[in-house]
Amino acid sequence: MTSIKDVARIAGVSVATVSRVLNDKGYVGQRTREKVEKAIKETSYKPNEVARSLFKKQSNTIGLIVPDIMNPFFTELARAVEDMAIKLGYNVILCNSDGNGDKEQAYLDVLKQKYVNGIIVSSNTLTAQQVEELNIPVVSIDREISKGLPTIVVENKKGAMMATRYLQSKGCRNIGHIRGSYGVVNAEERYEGYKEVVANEPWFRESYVVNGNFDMQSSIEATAELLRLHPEIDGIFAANDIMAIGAIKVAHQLGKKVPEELAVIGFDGIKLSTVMTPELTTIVQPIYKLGEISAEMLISLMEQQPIENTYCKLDVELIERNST
Amino acid sequence: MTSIKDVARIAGVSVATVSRVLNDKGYVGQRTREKVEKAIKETSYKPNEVARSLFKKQSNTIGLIVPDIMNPFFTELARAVEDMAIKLGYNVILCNSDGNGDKEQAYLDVLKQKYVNGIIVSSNTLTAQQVEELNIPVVSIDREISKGLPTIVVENKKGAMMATRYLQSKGCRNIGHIRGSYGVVNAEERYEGYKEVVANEPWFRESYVVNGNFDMQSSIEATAELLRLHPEIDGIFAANDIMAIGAIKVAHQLGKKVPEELAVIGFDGIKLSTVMTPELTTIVQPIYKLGEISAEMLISLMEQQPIENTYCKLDVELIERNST
DNA sequence: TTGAAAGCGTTACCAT
DNA sequence: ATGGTAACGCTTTCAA
Repeated sequence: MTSIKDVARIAGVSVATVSRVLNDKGYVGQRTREKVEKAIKETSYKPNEVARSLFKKQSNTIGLIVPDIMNPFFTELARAVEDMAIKLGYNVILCNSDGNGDKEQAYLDVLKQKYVNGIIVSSNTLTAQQVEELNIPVVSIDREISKGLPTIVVENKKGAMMATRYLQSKGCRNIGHIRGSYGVVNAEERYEGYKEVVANEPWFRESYVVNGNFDMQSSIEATAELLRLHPEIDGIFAANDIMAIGAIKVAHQLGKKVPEELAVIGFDGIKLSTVMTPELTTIVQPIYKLGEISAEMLISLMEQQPIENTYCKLDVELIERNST
Repeated sequence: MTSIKDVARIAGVSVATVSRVLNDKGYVGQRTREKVEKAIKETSYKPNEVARSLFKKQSNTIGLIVPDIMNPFFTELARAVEDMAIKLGYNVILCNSDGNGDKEQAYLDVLKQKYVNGIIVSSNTLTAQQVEELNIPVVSIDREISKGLPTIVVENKKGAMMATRYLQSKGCRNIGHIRGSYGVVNAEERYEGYKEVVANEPWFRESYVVNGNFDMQSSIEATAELLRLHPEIDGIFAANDIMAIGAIKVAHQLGKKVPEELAVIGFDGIKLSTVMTPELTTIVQPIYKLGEISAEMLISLMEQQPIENTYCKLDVELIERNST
């Protein structure tokens, strides 16, 4: 690999001068600049990013910590983050934490050791203190870590209310809820939204809510239990699309027609929701947008650009398809 | 951030000694070692990876270049690679190339500048020369770049033959094929497998093959065209699962019952294929395994460990579900 | 067994 | 306008 010294030697100048033309900084004579550029081209020299990073204490890299990239929500998010990062001159290191706090901390540590400029994280276990100790920009996405930290989330409660009311408007009389994991902020918010709408209904009892852990398998079990306990249920609001799909599978197995006998609505708007039959009615989050905005915000923070707003709550939208 | 100098000062030794205990290399007195370890703990010192990388010319990082992480096949692959990489002490930089040769080269360049230890890549445009010029270990996955380069692929042709023969065994008399993009090795191989089985059938004509470009939208269009042209078709082999799902959607729209009137078989075995109704019969690749093996092989190469085999062709399996 | 110092490839300050 | 050089934080050789 050719280094800046080689270029300097070939161009007959000092390394300082080469560095100046490389970064377009400081005075360089026209004649000299040309010589240097020629040498760079000849050797197809590419600056060593590691040496640069060591000096600058920044590596032009950002870390992205998500629970699991296999979850389609995070897949799309990751894609958006990577796209925006590249566009603005950064690479991204991908980290799957499985929601495990120890893994998260371990990732934070190595990312810091690698001089990443900033980190985007989706976590429910991380504390504000852990984040602040890092002393590098962090934006929290999908799940709020603490007021005060830069955050991008969506209108979870509002979306949940929309979903539940929509089911009512479709004539559902008994509406169940498959909730997401306990302790996860957005699961709680969606549950609250549902609760607020149905709390005063005469039929409502807490047993209309079951835990689906945000994944398909748990949802299948939870739905089976829910429908066994409450065969009168004619509408289900699932806290995410994967769980909604699981619920529909169970309905099929039980011979319940969707949407005629059981209406199902999800939350997220993952691509998957349009490929199945029936296509899923759902509360759509602007997932890609979430990722883009989080990357933009993080990079603004990293580059110390003036930033209007460090807390961003995006709106959601009900898309009506064939499962309701 | 505390540096090795701080630790040395606190422990009352030289940085060289600290380095020795850090890396457990060279002689260090028992007493001294304890002092140093104490200082490390007190300051919760973490070595600076960038400085290390500069010296070592290696960054404990590998690059992963895929066309698009949104394709479920690559999602699972990425997850496997990341898991294995972490397990063996490496991080991974994620790169989405969109199959664009320029982006691929751009990624190769920055990865090299960042001193990644090695790269896993899935590409049809990259040449052996481009890869060799890098002078760092590269393993090619899912698509072969050139004999001689480390490669992990699956039995594409065999799988395609299995799929087509299976359709025959199910009583299909006229079998169409939705092929993957032209120029992509595995698309060609799967096409060849199909062709080999049906070439001598009296009904066979080239118009039984349409191009679905490996994505759902194209597949939907291609399938519609195929069924319009050949309404007699009662079996379809799609070169991947996404296209198979698209084909089933079209069948639904046309009122054709799957599998009664039209049997559909896919290729890949992505998770998605089990969540839909009907569940998809498909040729399952060991996707996660592919990712694991590629990471293992790459890292063996990087660490110059003795390596048995640099070309790995994994077997596939037909999983019968409800679409056939 | 330990320490001093060179070197990894840059950048930025200070001279000239 | 250009060059010399310290510094970034670490590892490793060479001496002691």
